[in-house]
Order: sequence, then C-alpha cells, then structure tokens
Amino acid sequence: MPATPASAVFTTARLCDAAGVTRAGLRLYEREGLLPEPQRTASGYRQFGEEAVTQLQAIRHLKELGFTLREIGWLLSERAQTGIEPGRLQALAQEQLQAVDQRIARLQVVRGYLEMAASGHLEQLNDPECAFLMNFLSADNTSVRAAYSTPEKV
Amino acid sequence: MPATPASAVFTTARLCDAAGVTRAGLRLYEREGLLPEPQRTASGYRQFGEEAVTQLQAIRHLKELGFTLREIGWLLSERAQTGIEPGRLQALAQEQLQAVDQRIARLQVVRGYLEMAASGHLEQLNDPECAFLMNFLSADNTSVRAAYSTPEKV
DNA sequence: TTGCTCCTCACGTCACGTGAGGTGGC
DNA sequence: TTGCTCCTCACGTCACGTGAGGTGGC
Repeated sequence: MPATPASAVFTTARLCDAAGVTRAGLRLYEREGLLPEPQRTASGYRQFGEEAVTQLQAIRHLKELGFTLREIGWLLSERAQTGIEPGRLQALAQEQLQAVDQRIARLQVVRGYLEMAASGHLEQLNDPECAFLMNFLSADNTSVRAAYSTPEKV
Repeated sequence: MPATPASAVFTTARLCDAAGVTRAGLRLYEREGLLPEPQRTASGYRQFGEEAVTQLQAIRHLKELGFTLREIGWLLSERAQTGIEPGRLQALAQEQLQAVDQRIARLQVVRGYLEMAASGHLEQLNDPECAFLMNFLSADNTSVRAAYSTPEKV
C-alpha cells in the first residue's frame, strides 16, 4: 500500500477511526487530561502523531477493563511519572477480576432466559403475574420469592 | 415468622429493600411512568401493596436483560393494554441475545488479562509502549496493530 | 421531646451524543 | 466556488446519587 510519510500526521477523524473511538470521546479524554494537548495547524486543526493511536487505544482498553476515566487518568499519569507500584496494580486487577466475574455470571443467567424467549418460548411472558420475570436472577434475592411461589402471603 | 397482615402495606424503604432497588431508582421509575401512582397517607407518605414488589422486580429484571427504561415502559404498557405481540417480543429477545453474547465474549477476553495481572504477572504493563494494552481485545481492530508489531511504519 | 423515617425540589455525576454556527483546505 | 472537514460552545441524555430543608409518627 502507498505508505503515509514516516512522520504520519492524523487528523481527529482519522485518529478516531484508527483507535476505535468517537470524536466526542476524543474531545472528552482531552478535556479530562487523559491525552496530551496535540499540536495544531495555524488554523487550529489538531495534528496527532502515530503515538496518539497507541495512547487512545490504551484508554479504550482500560475502559473495557472496567476502569473509570478518573482511574485511567491516574494510571496513565502514574505510569508516566514514577511507574506504577506493582502491589497497587495487582490489587486493582484483583478487584476488577471479581467485578468482571460477577458480571459474566449474571449475563449467563440472562442469556439462558433470552435464548428461551428468542427461540419462541414466550408462554411464560403471557403469565399475568409475569412469573418469568419474577424468577429472573433471583438467586441473590430470597426475601420476596415466597410472595409468588406459595399461596399464603408472606 | 410473624406474618404481616394480608393487606400488607409497604413504605418506600421497605419496598426498596424487598425489590432490590434504591429509593432514587424508585422515584425515577415513578416519574417515568413505569409504576402506577401509589396511594398516600393523609400526610403524603407513599403506601405500596404486595403487588408493587412484583412490579418493581419486573422492572429490575427487564433492566438486567438490557432494556432501557423507555423500552421497559413500552413493554409494561403494551402488556397492560393489548398484550405483547409474540413476534415483536421474540425479535426483541433475539436482538438482546446477540448483544449479550457479544458482551460476554468481550468480558471473557478481559477476564483472561485481568487474571494474569491479578496473579502477579505484571511485567507486560511495565513495557514502555504498553503492548499489554495495545493487544487487548484487538480481534476487531486490525488497522493499527502493525504500527507496533512490525518495525516499519504503516 | 427524641429519633427515625418520610417528603419534595434541585443540583451533581458519568461518559459521552448532538446540533448550532462558523471557518479552513484542496 | 463547491464540498468536505474541522473548530468551539453549549445543551441533551441516561440512570440514577446526593444533599438541603422541612414534616410526620411512635
């Protein structure tokens, strides 16, 4: 392919395409200080280098790991300044791992019900009391099941 | 257990505990019309019956299925009025199923990296270019990998 | 009278989305 | 000159969270 020059310069739209974020997202990360201020042309257009793609992707990936923008800002600045303390980082990863495991477990339960409904087993939804919904994900919710599953009131 | 009267009345706090939502959430659902206006005491306290627990849980479960409040409002009012058209419901379930499958798949990838970091394999994060992050979840992102994985520029 | 619970605004938060109104670049 | 892209406010959205300031109930 016809290579762009070695000092390739990205405009906002091209950078966003390359890194997989929206323009509004890019501006937000800039405002929040997650990205260094880019160079500008005389007329004010932002000019990004190759490294901006890496930085933006790092932000995107950290977001997908479940970190907030505030936390990402902290991680990036720590890394830039003193390097990240390994113990702190490992603890953060353990926290996120637990959270991710919980989210996966809940999604699996949800998935089971959706699959039933998607394949046409909709009868449960026509139940006037909506037992289908009532019993969803109620593993963590024992306080009220009796109100439906037994004839006598709680 | 000492049973509450058959015409059990819930106050907002007790209802929220029973259904697993916050008070702010309850008020929001009320404002958005997802719940019928409750009865009030002379002094303005809301008084909910047993059926409010079911209704609130239905909302919670639909949220966990990935529906927005607007969609939930539509589903609940459809059910109340004409019943929900089975074809429409099945199509909705299929859409949500696809979305849930994607979210699970991404979370599994994320989980793998978090597990490595959580168990102390932090070396990748010390890479100055942060290859660890760069290669995260990049299955759907082929456009920029070359910038890091090969010596020559894109 | 003392706590505890409830009430209603109304503003804050998080991560953006979406125009409006204007200018640059080929 | 015509499009297309870029710019900066600034307000909107989604699903709540969080006080402030006041009243009810046992």
